Amino acid sequence: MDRQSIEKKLRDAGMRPTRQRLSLGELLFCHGDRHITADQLYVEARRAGLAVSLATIYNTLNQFTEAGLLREVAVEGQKSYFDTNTSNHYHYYLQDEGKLMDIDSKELSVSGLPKPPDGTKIGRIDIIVRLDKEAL
Amino acid sequence: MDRQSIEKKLRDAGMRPTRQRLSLGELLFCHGDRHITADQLYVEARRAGLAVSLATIYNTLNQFTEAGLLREVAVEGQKSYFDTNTSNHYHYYLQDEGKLMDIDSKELSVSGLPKPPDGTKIGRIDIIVRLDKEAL
DNA sequence: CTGTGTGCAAACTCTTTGCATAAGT
DNA sequence: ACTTATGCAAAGAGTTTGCACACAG
Repeated sequence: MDRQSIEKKLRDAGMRPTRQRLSLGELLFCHGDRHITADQLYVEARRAGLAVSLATIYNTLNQFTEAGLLREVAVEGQKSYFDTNTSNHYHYYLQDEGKLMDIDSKELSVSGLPKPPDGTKIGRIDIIVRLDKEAL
Repeated sequence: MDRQSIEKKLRDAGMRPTRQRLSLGELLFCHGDRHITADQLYVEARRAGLAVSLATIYNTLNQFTEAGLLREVAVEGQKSYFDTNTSNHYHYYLQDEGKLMDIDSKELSVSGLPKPPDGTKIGRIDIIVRLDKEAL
């Protein structure tokens, strides 16, 4: 994914391709699937020489999420992770390191799900497999 | 579950059965399975005439969770839910109302889960089925 | 030019902590 | 008495918002 495609991505989503959005998009979408917090992205952006404020990081991540370019994953209390893989998939969460990873399996499925209550429909199913360090 | 059993529950967990812990325990454990935030419990406690501070609510919920009397569920960004049902089960989350519910099904299961990465073992599997209001 | 986006700081929400007082054993 | 809990207020993390300035179309 190059800068061109990102510009198109943004336009398609109705966002103006500003300097910051292009650069953040590049960091997010040009390095495979990523799971990142606002804070991590902020550090990474500054390190890459991009003059961007934390507020803009948040605004941008939220806009990307609304536009369906990102998916937000809640793992615990405070911080949110943003996942660049928006397709249907599930996660491992390494509790000791606070690291989120995709579960690499197409076979994983849920069975026996009852019909949702009246007047509601299933929006999304989130699965988080919490991993602990194994005692050796 | 009566006040007696709660006192025992607390002692067994190595906690002194103080006024606040007993009363909060009563609110939590004497009304079936509950999914409640610290804030909600605070309001409920004050309404019930219990003089308790929000800090104590948090301390108590965290202690109960550590002792295995409660289970913490992360659904989105900021607030944490505490679930009085500590057995293995999954949740519906009504996004519009911010309401968490147990999924009433023993048949629900996950299949095709790959072996976790080396050096780790599965601690817990959280499943949240997010429900939207159905368009009629 | 016109309107949207950005930076900064301040506000806000949820949660934790420090310290003096109160309560449990 | 001795020790642990509690209340309060203040601090802390993560996130959002308001407003003036800057940039894209």
